[in-house]
Amino acid sequence: MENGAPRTTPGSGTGLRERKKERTREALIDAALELFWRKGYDATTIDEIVAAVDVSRRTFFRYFPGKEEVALSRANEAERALVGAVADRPAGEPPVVALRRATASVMAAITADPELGSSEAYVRTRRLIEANPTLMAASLRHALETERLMAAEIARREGVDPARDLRPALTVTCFNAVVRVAMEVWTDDGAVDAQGLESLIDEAWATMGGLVDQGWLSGGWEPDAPHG
Amino acid sequence: MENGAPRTTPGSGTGLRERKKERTREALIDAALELFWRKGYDATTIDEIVAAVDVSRRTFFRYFPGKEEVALSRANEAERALVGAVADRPAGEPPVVALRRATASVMAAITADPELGSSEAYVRTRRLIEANPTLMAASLRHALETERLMAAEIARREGVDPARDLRPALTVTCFNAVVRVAMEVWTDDGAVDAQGLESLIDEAWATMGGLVDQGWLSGGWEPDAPHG
DNA sequence: AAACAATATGGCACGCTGTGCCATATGACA
DNA sequence: TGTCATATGGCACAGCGTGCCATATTGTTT
Repeated sequence: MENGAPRTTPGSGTGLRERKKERTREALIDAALELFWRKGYDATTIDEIVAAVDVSRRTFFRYFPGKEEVALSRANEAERALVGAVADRPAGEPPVVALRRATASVMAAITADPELGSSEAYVRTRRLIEANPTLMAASLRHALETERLMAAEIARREGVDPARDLRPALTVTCFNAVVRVAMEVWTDDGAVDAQGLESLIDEAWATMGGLVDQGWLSGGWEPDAPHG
Repeated sequence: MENGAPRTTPGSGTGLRERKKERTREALIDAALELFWRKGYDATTIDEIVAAVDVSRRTFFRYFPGKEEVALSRANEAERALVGAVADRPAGEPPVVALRRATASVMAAITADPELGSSEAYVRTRRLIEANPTLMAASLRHALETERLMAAEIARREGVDPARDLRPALTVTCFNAVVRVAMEVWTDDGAVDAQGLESLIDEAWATMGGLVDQGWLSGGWEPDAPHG
């Protein structure tokens, strides 16, 4: 037995340990979101969360690096799923098409799956994030990280070097910008359902198309008076 | 004397109080940045900052709402100046032109003015922000707030209702996205000087123009299989 | 100049977050 | 059952941010 590696398969197994961990993790998220929705994010302490799940405070920090992460865990799962969904799109599909279809499929999955936060839970979490500057900041940071992963994925699909070619990053960042604008309007309008958000994304994208047609990009962009 | 208002003019005066406050504020920023650059953001405590300026810890929190804000104060000033610069552009100028020229003018001002953080200080602060997840998150949140102000300013210039028309928000958010991509490349390349950043912004914008010409936006975006 | 009002500062106590450390409990496996 | 790996609990501690009140400093009035 000169093998120093652990004898138990560390990941992915269906052992009792793994299942238990998954359950406590979900319980922590559920309890935290419930408290956040009821009392507000700032008014909720970690002690209250762990008391609801009957877990020590120290254990909480073994599952989540901080209070923000438990609030954003659902949204982060969705973002990771989005990157995976783009990777699963057929190879020939142009970047924006793959992004749009992947977004639609992930949103449909969220709406359908009651497990990973139903449509209603998604909306409430969205409101929670936008109501708290701290959560908003963390959310934007995660979105930026996802943008990088997504740009790398687009670069891989298109067979270009992401370090030299700006196009993947520009495509992803602008696509996200449009989605974000649509989301703002969506939540301001009451965030009725996912269908409404889809329509708003399409509307926003169409509006940008109209802007481009009117010379939005090139108009007046010639090298006239380069330095104010 | 039934007047309940304060007898001293509260704001903008050149009184001793105002000058003193401004001096301590600047001293706090300088001391904080110096420590952040030397020891790193997380490793420096607020106690060290206030010790360098010989001010109580409690006073620090009367000048800045938190540790992040003192690190981002310079960047925030630049962003507010950018909104002002757009407002100062001639009325007839199209949105993107006004944004581009205003950006150039603010960057020139930063490079020239040794007071509000010279070009070198700007680069070092930029690196500091990008090295710290917390600062990055707060910076993105401030950028989002500035985006809203900027969109309102563009809407005012164009005479449209910002609540109903998506175009101002889309224009601003995409412009910022392009600038951000250029900035990433800039800092990764060593962030030599402001001139280099200007070229990168132009290059990024030109790249986006090329993408649009190749049907980046409309290509494949017709209503085919709308929901995955 | 002197008294007074307005405000800035200092100091203290307190709660909350996040982390290192070690003892203990629990599941995994031969 | 015995042994190992790992998950958990329970401290202690440092840092951040805030409320509160006493004190000091500045500006105004008489």
